[in-house]
Amino acid sequence: MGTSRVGEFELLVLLAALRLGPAEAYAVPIVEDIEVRTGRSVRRANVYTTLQRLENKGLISTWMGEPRAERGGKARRLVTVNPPGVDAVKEAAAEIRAMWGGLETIIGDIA
Amino acid sequence: MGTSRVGEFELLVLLAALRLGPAEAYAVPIVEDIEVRTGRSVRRANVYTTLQRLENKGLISTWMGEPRAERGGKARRLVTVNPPGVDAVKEAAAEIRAMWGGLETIIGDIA
DNA sequence: TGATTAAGATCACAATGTGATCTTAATGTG
DNA sequence: CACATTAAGATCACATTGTGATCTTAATCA
Repeated sequence: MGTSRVGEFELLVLLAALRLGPAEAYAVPIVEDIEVRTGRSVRRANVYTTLQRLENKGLISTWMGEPRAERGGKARRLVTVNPPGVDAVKEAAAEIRAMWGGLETIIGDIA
Repeated sequence: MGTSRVGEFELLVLLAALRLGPAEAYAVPIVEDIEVRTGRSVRRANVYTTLQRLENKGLISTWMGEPRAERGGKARRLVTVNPPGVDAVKEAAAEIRAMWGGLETIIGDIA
């Protein structure tokens, strides 16, 4: 069995979770990270769906944090990326880089 | 109307078509390009399906080439990437780069 | 007690990915 | 000439992933 392949949005969620780290990665900041960086609009619901699917594949683990003494301070579902999840990210990166090779001159400034 | 968003495999097909150029881009070498670069195995049928979907979205145009005087020299369906297709590729690139920002230190060597 | 806030969850449907299977049109060969 | 071989195209069904609508829950505030 090779590494799991992840879809486009699944990859974005994995990357956001890695950046935020286990103490800060839960749906709300994941949404924000993706929105701010990519400029696209993301629904929380989509992140939950995706988190469930990633967890089913064993690429992440989640658990409920402690409730906080703030208005609306409901327990958060926190996320860590498991080693197979990191592998999937690395593989996606390798694929993307391989496919981009030599295209800069064809497409021009890809920024 | 923003730029069309493309899926993961759609992006690979667009990139292969750009690399090959209008004279050489048809299903067989597209399959080969993706296989060689990414190491994954690709069915021709999947490329046809994807080409149809990309054409429906106006991201590529296709037309039948001339038959060739070789064994099995059937006419090829040749592909060019239209300007909106190039835009979609650029946008995908920008998104990927934005999401990768700062992760090198977290993930380590992503090669 | 009711309002407000932050967060979690489910569902259905749309879009995309993938394998199985088949057809077509060209040349080669006994 | 009939059949084999080869390169290529095409369709279909089903699996996986993406997305919006809608709802619930648990906390504090007024």
